[in-house]
Parts: sequence; structure tokens; C-alpha cells
Amino acid sequence: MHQLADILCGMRHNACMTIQPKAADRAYAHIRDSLLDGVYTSGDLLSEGTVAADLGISRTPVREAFQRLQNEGFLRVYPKRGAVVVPVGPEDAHGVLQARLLLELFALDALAARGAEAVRETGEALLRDCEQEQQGTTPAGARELGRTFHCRLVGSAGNQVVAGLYETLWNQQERISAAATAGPAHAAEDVAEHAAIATALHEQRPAEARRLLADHLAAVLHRSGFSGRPGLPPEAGTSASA
Amino acid sequence: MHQLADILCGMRHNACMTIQPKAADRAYAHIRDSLLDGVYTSGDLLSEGTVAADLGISRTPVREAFQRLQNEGFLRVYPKRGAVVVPVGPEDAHGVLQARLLLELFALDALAARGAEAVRETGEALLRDCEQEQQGTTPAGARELGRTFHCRLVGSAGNQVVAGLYETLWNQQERISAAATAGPAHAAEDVAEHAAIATALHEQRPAEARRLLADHLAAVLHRSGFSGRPGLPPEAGTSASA
DNA sequence: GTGCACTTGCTTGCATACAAGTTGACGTCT
DNA sequence: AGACGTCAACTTGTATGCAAGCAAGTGCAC
Repeated sequence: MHQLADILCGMRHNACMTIQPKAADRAYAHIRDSLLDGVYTSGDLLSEGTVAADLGISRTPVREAFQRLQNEGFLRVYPKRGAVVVPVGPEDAHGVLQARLLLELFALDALAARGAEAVRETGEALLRDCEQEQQGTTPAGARELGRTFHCRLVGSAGNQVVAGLYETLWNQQERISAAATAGPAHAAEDVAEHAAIATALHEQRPAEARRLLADHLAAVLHRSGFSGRPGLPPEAGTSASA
Repeated sequence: MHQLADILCGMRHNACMTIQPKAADRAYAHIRDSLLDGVYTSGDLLSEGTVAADLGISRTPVREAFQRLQNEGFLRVYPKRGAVVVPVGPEDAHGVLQARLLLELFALDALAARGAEAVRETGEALLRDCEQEQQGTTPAGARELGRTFHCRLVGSAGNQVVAGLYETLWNQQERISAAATAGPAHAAEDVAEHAAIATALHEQRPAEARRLLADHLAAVLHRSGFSGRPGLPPEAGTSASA
């Protein structure tokens, strides 16, 4: 345990992961993609054995994937019963967007407090993200780029804890996007709004960036289709199940 | 993130949990307690086999516990190497307290927006928590009551997503408290400040509750001993290990 | 003495076997 | 017919065995 600092700093063992990802990672990616692509829908019941058979692996790595997905809010494991796909409703969408607004506005304020130069540099980095966004066309790619944009924005505040919280939040955001059936249909609007925010930061107008960001999140909520009747119980449209 | 609540609350299916909790839960509780009580300290290296042998169970449930603890930020598992206890430093303490301030102030504002009656009721419930706090004397009990107080405060905002985020945050807070070696020495001050906040809410002075809360969090940071020199590298005081 | 391949002892990753719990259906008794 | 007990087909929970990976130490060749 003398070289623990090395362990903490250097991630040089990851070369093996590129050659042959662990079975647990494959299971995680498979289930997550199936969830995000609508193969599994709200209320579906999954079992470790079924997924393991589908992937040709044993239950052990699938079990690990289930736990990770439960921690990220995608699944809910019931003892001795199975795992159900957690349904999302307007309540959740409102909650996530409210939380995102809170964290992202905080990030902008913290960024502005770090000085004009930091604001400009962050805006520049975000603009580069937007350029990539305009090129990427696949749904999965658009998802990933949206994640990098917003996570970079929050990360620019310099608070690692808040950044970690936001990553958790983003998982739920992706679940909402998937459930909204809108998917990447509004990707163009997203990119345009991202670019506007990045430009405002790059030109050192943080106050306008705040306003643009708030508008952006409101627009995202509206486009998701969950904006109406926030008090509606989430179970309204998810009663049917296998 | 809320699987702990699930385990504690969702006992309606199986009566076995009262007699014999799952081995994975025992392993989780054992490691977590050891972490919080200082048996394991920052940088320590744990292996599944060792813990399994200590508890007289197999590696499988220990493995599950490791994953949960990693998700909560206590451990970091390195492939084929083992799990190290994540060290915490002033940077983390500042980040956590800043995030807590952000979320808890948001909660107070959201609570105030829900109306005077909601504010009074929440203050009343919090006062009841404080009464329990004054009775409980064991360190573990004090920890748990502090958790219920702050989680109830944040939960009163009515945003389940933010509440979930805050629970995640609280795990890190507990780790910081443990690392600060201050532990429950300042429990009396905590309780007094909690009571002041609850009273302000009960008497419908939310603005003062805001101020008291900010003071409380600043005091917590100060008492933790991590308040000075936030840029200091985290390894400063954590070199010694068993 | 120096450098390098090998060996050894640790670790995790995965597959498999078995134990235990839950559910729903089926048959039987009243 | 209706209620009730039994059971069979699922599920997860845990233990165990084996393969593979990583790091340090050992000994040999130079």
C-alpha cells in the first residue's frame, strides 16, 4: 500500500478493457441501451436469468449490471421477484429539470466568480462541443454530446461534488428523454440553444447565459411532453404490464 | 441511491429480514460502520476475501457490498487489485458543504413557496426530530438523527429528485465527519442549531431560517477541521496507514 | 553489481450448483 | 360453487471452483 498514490492517480490498467470489456460491462451497456431505445418499457419485468441467457453469459455479471442500473434509477430490484423498469412521469420530469436548473445556474454563478478569463475559456470549450454536436447525427451520439456539453458546463464551476451529483442527474434526464418518445427529434433545437449559451459565455455575457440556460431547460421540459399537469400521478399511463 | 430506504422500508414482502438480514446487507453495514468508526482509514486496501473471511460468509455478498459502497463514494474498486478507501480532503469537504448549502437553501425556498402552513408543519416535524436528537446519545444514533433532520428538511421541498440527490450527498457528509475525527464531539452544537432552524420555521420566519441554516453549515465545515486552506492537497494528513 | 525471466502469492471475474423465497395455479374438500 | 391446502415453476441469494491478471520477490545469466 505504499504506491496508493500511483493507484489513485494512474489509470494505466484500462488497456485491457478496450480489448475485451468485462461481461458485467457488456450486460450493463446492453440493458441500458435497450432501456434507452425503448426495447424495455416502463413496468417491464426483467430477470437475471433471462438477460444472462440472451447475452450468453452467467447470472453473476448480469446481477452486477442490475445493481448499477438500480443505483442510477433505471431499475428497481425486488427481492426474489425480479427487476422492474422504473416508470417515469411528469412529476419526475419536473423534478429533474428543476434540479438541473438549480445545479447549472449555480455552476454559471461559480464560473462567473472565477473570473472573466475562466468564463471565456469555458465558452470556448463549449463551442467546440457544439461544433461536434452539429456533426454527430446518430441518436446515441447526440445523447453523448448533450451529456458532455452540460457536464462540462457544470464541471466548470470547479466543484467536483456538484459535478458528481449532476452526472447522477443526467442519467435520469436520459431516462426521461427516452420515455418522452421525442428522442432526438429536437436535436437541432438543442444544439442551437447550446451554441447560444456557449457564445454568450465566450463573449463574456454570463447574465445572458443564465437567461438562455433557463430558457433552454424550460424548452427541454416542454419538448419532452411532460410539461402539462405536473400534479398528475405518474402511474397514469403505466398500468398495463406483462 | 435510495436503496437504503428501500431496504429499511420495503420489508412488506419478506419476514426473513427481521430474523436474518441478507448477507450482503450485513457485509455492507459492517464495512460502512468500520469506515465510519475509523477502523478502516483513508488509503486502506480491502479485499473481498478478507472481509468475507472476517464475516464468515462467501465473497459474493461482499462483492455486492463493495459495489454499493463504491457507488456511495466510500470505496473505489480497482480491477484485479482490490478496493481502496477513498481519502477525503479539504477540497471534498468544501464541495460537499457548498452543495449542501445549495440544495438546502433551495429546499427552504421551495418550502416557503408552498405556503405558510407547510412551513409551520415542517418546522413542527423538525422540532420533533430535535427532541429525539437531545435524547439519543450514541454516536451512531446521533448520526442517524442528523440524517433524518436534514433529509426531512430537504424532502419538505416536495422534489423527490432533489431529495435523492441529497441522500447521496449525505453519505459523503458522513464520511467527512468520520475523517474529521471530530465525530460526535460537537453534537450538542449541532442539535442546538437544528433546533434554532426548526423553531424559526415553526414560527414562520423562513428568512431567518435561511440565515441560520447558512450559519449552521459554515459552522459544520469549521468544526470538521477542513475549513482552512481549501487548496491543500488531500494527502497531507493521510499518509499513515496500518 | 545489474538486468531480466520466472515464480509465487495475492487479487478479482465469471460460471455453476444449490438453497430458499414468492407466486400463481391446480386439485381437493366442504 | 367456494374456500383451502399443496405444489410446481418461477425468481433471487449464496457458496464454491476455476481461470486470469497484477505485483512483488527470487534467482539466474551476464
